[in-house]
This record gives sequence, structure tokens and C-alpha cells, in this order.
Amino acid sequence: MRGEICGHENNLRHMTAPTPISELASRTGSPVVVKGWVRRIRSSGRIAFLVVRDGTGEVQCVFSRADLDDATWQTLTAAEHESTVAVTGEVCADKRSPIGVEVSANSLRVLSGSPEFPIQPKEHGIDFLLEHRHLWLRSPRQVALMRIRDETMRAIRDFLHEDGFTCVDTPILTGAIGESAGTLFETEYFDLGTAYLAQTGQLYVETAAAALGKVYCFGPTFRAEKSKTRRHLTEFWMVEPEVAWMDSDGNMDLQERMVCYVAARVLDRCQADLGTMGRDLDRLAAIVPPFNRMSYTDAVARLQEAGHEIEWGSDLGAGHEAALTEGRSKPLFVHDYPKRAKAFYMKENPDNPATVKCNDLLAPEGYGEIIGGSQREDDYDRLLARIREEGLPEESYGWYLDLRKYGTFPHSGFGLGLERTVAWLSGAQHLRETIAYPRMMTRITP
RNA sequence: UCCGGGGUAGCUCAGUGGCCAGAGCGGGUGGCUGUUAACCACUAGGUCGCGGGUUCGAAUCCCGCCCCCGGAGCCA
Repeated sequence: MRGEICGHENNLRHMTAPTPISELASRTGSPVVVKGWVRRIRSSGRIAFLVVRDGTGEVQCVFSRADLDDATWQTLTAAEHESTVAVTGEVCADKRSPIGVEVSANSLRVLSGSPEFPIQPKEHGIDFLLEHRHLWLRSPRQVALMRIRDETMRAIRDFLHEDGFTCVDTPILTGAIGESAGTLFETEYFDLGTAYLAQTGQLYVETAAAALGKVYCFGPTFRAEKSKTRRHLTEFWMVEPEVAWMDSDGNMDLQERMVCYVAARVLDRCQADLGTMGRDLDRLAAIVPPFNRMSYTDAVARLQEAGHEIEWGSDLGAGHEAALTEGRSKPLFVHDYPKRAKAFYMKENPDNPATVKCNDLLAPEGYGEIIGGSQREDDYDRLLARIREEGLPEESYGWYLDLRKYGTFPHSGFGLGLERTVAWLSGAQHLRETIAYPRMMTRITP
């Protein structure tokens, strides 16, 4: 452990502690030990190049036959793609290096071999790559995506905490409750019958809003939908803020501020990784307030003018969303959808009872819906009526109805899909690359 | 579930009725070079998804099945 500093073994470990590759540029002329994985090797009769990465960066280590003993030279032949090595040498400035320095090596230890590493520096099919996801993660593009995802999550949490939110974790194992049955994963739960994996934390986080005012949950959610598109996973992460005394307009204000904050943070802190992804940075710089807000009714009118076949009252399809966001550089709010197209808990619009106070946020460039949000129905009788209309099991919603029975209050919230947001910000074409181990209809391993 | 595309070497693919099924990459051996997905030569490597049918002859044509891909629906 960290506290144990005495003992021969720990001293040894300390002595062989490697220098992170990210620090080499500031150590020109110094002797160093670099430990990491071999990305590439080019060896020959007189000189050899070993590109080593360690998670902080990568560096080329140069081995000159004339400067090495026979044993070290022989060892080079055992260094394979993705084997682990310890290289001892001196940091030398070199204009040809992308990081300005390379290591003039005088010794090499192969710590572990890596016979025939499956992933080559070439094109592979997606099925093969997913079958080897545990190894694919080592690729530069995947590393960049994991860092962008990490920064996106940090930015979301930082924004919410700076804004006075408290994180309240909601259960993953639940009884029969959620937006709709039929798309829930089931599992046996002792003597209590069937439990379901949560497809949202919203109903629970609503109750926490009555305790803490501004709250959010952030965790994995599960949808047993038989979706096979680039925009769907069966397990994905969602952040769900919920705010007491906030109406639908305030809800959109909050979404706008959060999305802009996150985009700015990723742009600021992930430039190199966005570069690895080939992302156009101007696209992220354009994500600033305000976002356009369009009512569902206006959206349908626009679509009809553009020749789309859509009736007022039916939900927007992928083609409609693409048409509405085409040519835009910022996300677009579409609000006040027809009641019959949306979930039971959304608050009826007093100005137009056929619609509810809700909104989607559609990302540009075809990334689609990254947020769904609404003001919640806070009237006991109306909510009960909606539960009955939808044919939901009334007895399962007792505690949810209680929230309207004991000191009800207007409140709103939304769910932002992490993977869709990361895909959009990074320019990834498919959600499956934005999470380390994507869960899809046809894949549960590795 | 529906629609479309696909399944040939470890990987990416070419091969649409006719000798023993090919290339590049990767592996192995040797050579060579301040190299950048290095290069050159040699070499090993195949149940052409599975089953049946047509034919003198099937990777190739027909039927059935399985699997994968991404689009729709659904949603974040």
C-alpha cells in the first residue's frame, strides 16, 4: 500500500519506477527508465526502433547495434507488438519526433511477450474489433474516446455541483415501475418475484427533489429494446437532473447551460484527443447559448411544408429529426409534444391540453436526441387518471403518487444520454465506441 | 419484428460453372535501412458459414437454416 515505505522490495520497486512518457520532454539529457507496451518495432542489422506507449504518451526508443551488447540486441527480437518492456536510456532532443524527444536506449528488458497480437495497424471489421474489445481499447482512437468520455462525465458533475445540485443515487434493481413495460430486463429476486433493471432513475430522483431541491442521478440504465442502430445500446449511462419549483422553460434553460458548459470543457481540455478523432474543433466552439426553441406544432408545420408526410399527433421519427436539425450548428429544442406520444408523468399544457410540457434536445450533424425532459404532472388526480389511461399497474405507483399527496410541488427534469453526447462531441459515428464495453442486442461479451 | 447488405487464410478482401482457390497485411526465416502502418526475398497457413439439391464438374446456380452488419420502429 501507499503507506508502506520500508522494506527491501519497496526500495527496489522505487528504484525501477519508470518515468512517465509525458514527462520525457522536460528531461532532455537525463537517464530514464521507460516501461510500457510496444506499439511498433522496426529492427535490423544495425539499428532498431521501438515505439513504446504507457498511457501518458508514446516515444520512440532508438537502439544502435554498435552501442549494445549481443544479449540486448538479441532481446530486441523477442519484443513483439504489445509486449511489455522496460527500456533504459537517455532522453535526447530530436526534431523528427512528434514529442520533440526520443530515448537513446542502452538496455532493454522484455517483461512479457505478446505472441501474435490480434489487432494490426490496419482496417478491421467491427465484429472482429468488438470480439477483441479488451485489446482494441489500447488503440489511440479508443484511448482518446475514453478520455473524452471521462472529461464529459467530470464536466457534467462539476457543472451540477457548482449549480447547487446534490447527487442522489437511484436503484438499478427495481420492482415493476418505469416508463413502459416490455422493454425491461428481468431477473429473479429471491421470494419477491421478478425484479427489473432500471431504465430510468427519474421517478426516484423526483422524490429526492422533495428532500433536497436540486438533485441528479448518474448511472447505467437498461433498455431491452431490440434496436440495432448506431444510436442505441442496451446498457447506457444517463444523467438525470430534477429540480423543484422549476418549470418547463427553466428546464430548457438548465439543459442549454449544461450542454454548453460540457462542450466548452471538452473543447478546452481534450484538444489532443479531439485531434486524434479528427474532430473539427469549430463545431464544438459553435455550441454556445442560445439554442433555438421550436414547438412540436411548428416543427410539424415546417416538415409538412418541406414535403414530409407527418400528421399532427404522431411522434417525430429519425428522418424528421434529421430534417429539422439539418444545416444547424447548434442543438435544437423541440417542445410541447402531443400528450398521446409521450410518457404518462408529463404535465399537461394548460394552454393546450392535447400537449404536454416537455422537450427533446436534438444534436446537430445527425446525432439526434441527446436529451428528453419535461415538467412533471404534480396533480394527484390527473396523474392517477393518466396511469389508468395508459393501463399501467396502479398498485406499483403508490409511492410515486404519494409525492403528489404529501406536499406536492411543481418540478421538472431531464435525462441526458452520456454516450450520445460523447459521440456527438467526439465525432464518433457509433455509440459502441464511446463506452468501454458496449452492450448490444447481439453482444454481451467480453 | 420488417427492409437491405454480407459470411473465402489469423485479419482485410479478390475470385459469378472448368487444372492444385488467390493478394495484401499479420506469423516464421534471411537480408538491408534514422526508420515512422519501413522495405526486399523466401516460407507456413483454407471444412470457401451449415445442410440438402442441380451438374460430367459448384466458393460460384437453386432451396432451407444459422450468424454478422445498419437502417426502420422504439428511445437517451
